[in-house]
Amino acid sequence: MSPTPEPTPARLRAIPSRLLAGAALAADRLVGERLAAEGAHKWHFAALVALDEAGAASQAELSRRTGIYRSDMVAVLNELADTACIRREPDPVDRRRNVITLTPAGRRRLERLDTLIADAQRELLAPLTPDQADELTHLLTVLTDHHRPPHDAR
Amino acid sequence: MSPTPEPTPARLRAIPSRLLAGAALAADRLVGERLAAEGAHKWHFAALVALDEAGAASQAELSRRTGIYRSDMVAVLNELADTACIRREPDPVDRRRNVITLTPAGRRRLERLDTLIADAQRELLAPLTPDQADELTHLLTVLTDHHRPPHDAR
DNA sequence: CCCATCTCAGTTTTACTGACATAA
DNA sequence: CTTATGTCAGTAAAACTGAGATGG
Repeated sequence: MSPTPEPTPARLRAIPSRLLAGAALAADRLVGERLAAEGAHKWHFAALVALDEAGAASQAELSRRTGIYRSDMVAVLNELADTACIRREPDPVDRRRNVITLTPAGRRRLERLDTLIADAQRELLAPLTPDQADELTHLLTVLTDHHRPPHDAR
Repeated sequence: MSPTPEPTPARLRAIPSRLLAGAALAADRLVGERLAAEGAHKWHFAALVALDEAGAASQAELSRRTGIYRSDMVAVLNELADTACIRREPDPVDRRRNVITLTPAGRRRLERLDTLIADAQRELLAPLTPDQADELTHLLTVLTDHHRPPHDAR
């Protein structure tokens, strides 16, 4: 005799921006849980990848590569330095800058986080066929490339 | 002689959870800007749609329909009541509840917000073909249906 | 003088939690 | 006695802003 709990209206469920918000939330939750199991955050991963992919860089340069604001990058690098994943040394050429270098421990850390991230992506995309997952990735790439973020990364 | 600003590493750009976060951010920004031009929020729209689609309801019922937490619903309904878009009356049948009813002004408001939302969706999906937009919506629906939110809506 | 870098402190927004009074 | 409802207060994380100190 319950008054029939009405489901979410179709008109709301069909709105792409709402779907994106929901999917992004679920995705971030999955990734966050996996990384939290190792005491890591997604920014740690992003910074480590950026260092591994394109080599040592200043903090501002890392901000631009990862999309992390350079004001937030400070804390991320503090934590990575505390666990000896990176070294942070003054740049002799431009003394405003720090040169951030990936350490061997950082590279091992990255490998570990890489598998955690990959696991999370697999779980996220589990309800899709491989073709669908590829298509989704492609469509999202087109969207995000078109609507580029403000991305001062100040 | 700028040191060639390195782009975001391909390994980061290819990660679905990152793409989802970026696309959701852009989408929310678009929707937010459009609605802000009329002094509205996306929750106002969601609540109005839920009322229009399934009829008058209690606040808790509206929470379940929209995904807005019932603690946050209070403020949303306060604002909608301030602009006479809804009426909020005690339920004679169950005196814990309020019966929320859409007013004619609320219906007009909804019509206006509806076109703003539609505009934002069109702009969001502009870089895609109609077929691609449909496919994206479908894939996102599968994803969000599979990974259902905690959604106590308390 | 202007601009970039690193840092810190702070705001805003969103999702979410806890608790309380009332009533079924 | 347990549960649902409306309400309020408050937390946590993320994105973002402003400004100060140092240096190019």
